[in-house]
Amino acid sequence: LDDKCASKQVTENLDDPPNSRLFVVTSRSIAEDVLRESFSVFGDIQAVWLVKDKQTKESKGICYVKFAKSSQACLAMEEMHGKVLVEGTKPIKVFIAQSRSSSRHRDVEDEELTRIFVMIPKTFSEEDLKNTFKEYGEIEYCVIIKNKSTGESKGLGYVRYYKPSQAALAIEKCDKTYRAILAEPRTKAATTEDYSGAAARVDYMADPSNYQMMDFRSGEFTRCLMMSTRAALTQEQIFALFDIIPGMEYCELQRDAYGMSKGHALIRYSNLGSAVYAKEKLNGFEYPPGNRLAVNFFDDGEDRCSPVGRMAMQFVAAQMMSAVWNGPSTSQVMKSSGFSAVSSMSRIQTDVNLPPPKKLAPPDSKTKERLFVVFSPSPLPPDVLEDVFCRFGSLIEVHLVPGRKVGYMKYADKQCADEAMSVLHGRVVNGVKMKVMLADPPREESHKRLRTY
DNA sequence: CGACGGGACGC
DNA sequence: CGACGGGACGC
Repeated sequence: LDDKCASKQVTENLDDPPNSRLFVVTSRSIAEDVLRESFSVFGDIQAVWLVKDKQTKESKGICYVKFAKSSQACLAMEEMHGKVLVEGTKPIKVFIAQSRSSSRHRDVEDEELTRIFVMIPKTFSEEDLKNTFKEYGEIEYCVIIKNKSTGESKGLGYVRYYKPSQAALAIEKCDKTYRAILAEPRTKAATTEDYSGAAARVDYMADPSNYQMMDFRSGEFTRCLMMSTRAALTQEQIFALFDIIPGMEYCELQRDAYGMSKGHALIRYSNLGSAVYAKEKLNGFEYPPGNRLAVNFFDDGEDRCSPVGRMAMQFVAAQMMSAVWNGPSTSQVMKSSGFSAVSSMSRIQTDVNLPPPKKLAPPDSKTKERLFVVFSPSPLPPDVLEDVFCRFGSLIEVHLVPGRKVGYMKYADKQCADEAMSVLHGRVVNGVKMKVMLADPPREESHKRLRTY
């Protein structure tokens, strides 16, 4: 071989086998070894290439990860999309890389990766087809191409899976006589689907076998979820989608300073079970079709769960999976499991863009600042207030004055309190307008000892 | 005779 | 928004 041939082979290997290379968008601060490490559990990595600026050698936040098999790359994509690799950095985006010969820069969509085209005996029914290919993953539908007039099979069929990794696995592992390949996407115009149909489609993900693969490696379960999307979704669409699971109490698209969507939304449920369930149901869900949502637990510093608690949660979530879609028994299961998913529907609706919740300061913290809050027309419940006022950090306690429409918020840090005041003063939460002011120093009613607030 | 190899969706 | 380097077999 001459050198031209050798280099050409290297280039060709990037797409051999097809769809075995990932295109990863990361924060610029993420190092190559961090990426290699986090992707290595999904298969045999043949190469990792972090794209750097030619002059500065700084990462451009783009990385390519080459796997030996397409199924490995697809699985890594499905599992890693939307994950936060280093605390404080943006969730990563993961796609199958465009083949190097392709000039397209459009993302490769799941639509193009989940349907296979196979050759089958003419005697095969669609049921036979399904039974043959279900061992590689849950099938959305099968169709056999038939003669339009006689109705006889042409010996060709399509199998649509829910996940790219399943289609890739089928192509890799099924009998070669089926000649399985990825199907070319249907010609356009046929793909329109009413987004409101999403609710009806969610239940197809109620697959216990998927559930077994629940992710125990990456972090704890929390009531808070982070959803990442590439498509421009509205607040209303996201709200409607996550509201399918009972117990949603907060849902907001994250916006930047210019009010543009950053492709992320924070969702919080009133209980861990609902959040676990929502993550299982909606992570990887295509909404709109072709746009894969990434849903992950968001570590907001609250509601951490011990390993023992996780096992309990798995059990509970499994119960909910079977229960939620099966009607009347639902609420009973939730009650008997100790979760009040349905009862606590205290969503927070407000005209202010709230940061995510933060951990409370320890109860014995020294109070450095108090806020005085006046409610109109009536005070908000303490749990709602805690949720709202904790988001600026160091909140120690919410104190409502019984019988009055006022309360005090104790903070362990002055700056946090000031931030809360500046953001929340004059704002409306759940229809209640709030005046937020610095509290007057407490009255010295006793000379025996100093008040501890 | 019957191996080989081929291959596309009612918008 | 976020798309493609560096290195060099063996005659």
